[in-house]
Amino acid sequence: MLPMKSRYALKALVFLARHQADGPIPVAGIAAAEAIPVKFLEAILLELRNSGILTSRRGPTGGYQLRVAPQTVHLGDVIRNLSGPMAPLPCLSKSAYHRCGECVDETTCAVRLLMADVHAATLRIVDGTTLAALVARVDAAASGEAEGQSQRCRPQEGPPSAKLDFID
Amino acid sequence: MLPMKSRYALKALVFLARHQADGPIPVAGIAAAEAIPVKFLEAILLELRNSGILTSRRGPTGGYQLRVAPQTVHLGDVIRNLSGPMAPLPCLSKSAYHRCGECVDETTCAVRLLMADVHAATLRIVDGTTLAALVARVDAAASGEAEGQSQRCRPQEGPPSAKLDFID
DNA sequence: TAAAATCCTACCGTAATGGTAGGAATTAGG
DNA sequence: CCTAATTCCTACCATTACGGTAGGATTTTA
Ligand code: FES
Ligand code: FES
Repeated sequence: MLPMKSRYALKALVFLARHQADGPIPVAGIAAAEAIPVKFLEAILLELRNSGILTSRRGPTGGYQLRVAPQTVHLGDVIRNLSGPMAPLPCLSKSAYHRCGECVDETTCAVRLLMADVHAATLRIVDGTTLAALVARVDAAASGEAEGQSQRCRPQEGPPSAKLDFID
Repeated sequence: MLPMKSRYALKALVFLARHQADGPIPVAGIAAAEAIPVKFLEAILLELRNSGILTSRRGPTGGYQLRVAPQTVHLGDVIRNLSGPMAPLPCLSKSAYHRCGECVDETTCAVRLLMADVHAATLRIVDGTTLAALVARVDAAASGEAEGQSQRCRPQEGPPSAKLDFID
């Protein structure tokens, strides 16, 4: 499960990307628009600022603003900054690697072989998607409500396995 | 993070797939071979049996055994049975779906649009891989230690993004 | 009948999650 | 210079999930 912290952050960032022109936006405004607990969002945006993605200004007319262009914000970095590494195994994280005590040989570990693929696929998506791209996809989804499969959502047809559509 | 429960389960299943011919194998044997806490593994194998993947026999000469062919065991089902649905968002799980209270419109939710891709990619891997295939990959990794990229591990080259190799 | 195994229930310490409370520091406008 | 709006910072807290452990009941073979 993607933690609330990251979900709220993504929503806030999309919102900020949309209102880039409107100058700094106060936490309360974003929280109201996106139905996020104010004090919690406050803490989140602060972290986002400390990690360099946002700028802030205090006092009246203050608020938060994107520091960099949405095209340069990789969503994976956002998630990582707030919720830590997302590797499904300690031995698969580059930033927080540590050995799996129980595994004798890392190169022939079945669990690792399987999850390495999962992790790679995840990274390709979250790090390959920028904030700008995400905003674009939301727009596409909002307008093209009736069309078939927009953009990259196509299942990428592998061997058709009957059950795959009915579980999780 | 993939829970220990699932990691242990996968290891045990690979072990059992290897020793299919040797008749029922006691928990203690697997636990020793794979460095898994005995009582914990006991509970895991019991669950695996109750979900139909394993057979058990009690008393001396008893133990656990695969009930079905390794080719028919989808790894995704194993993980789900032990650790619940793996959808990164409640609104993405088919088996345990429930609305994300805070999100107004599900079809234009940015978080959902992003994570749907992640989830789909994950499912394609874990449900597309059988126990037999995993055993085969372990064997391949064990023998072909020096060769380049065995089987499906290839990065599937998308747009080369310099940083992707240095994080998580 | 003794030993080896599965089966079952209950418990338990630790850490992460998803917040809340309260206030200090900064800044704009009057 | 005063007030109100805002960010900033620290501390706390309730609930849950995780990773097991303990102890024994039941079944089966030899
Ligand atoms: S799970 Fe990390 S090495 Fe086996
Ligand atoms: S995250 Fe589920 S609908 Fe927005």
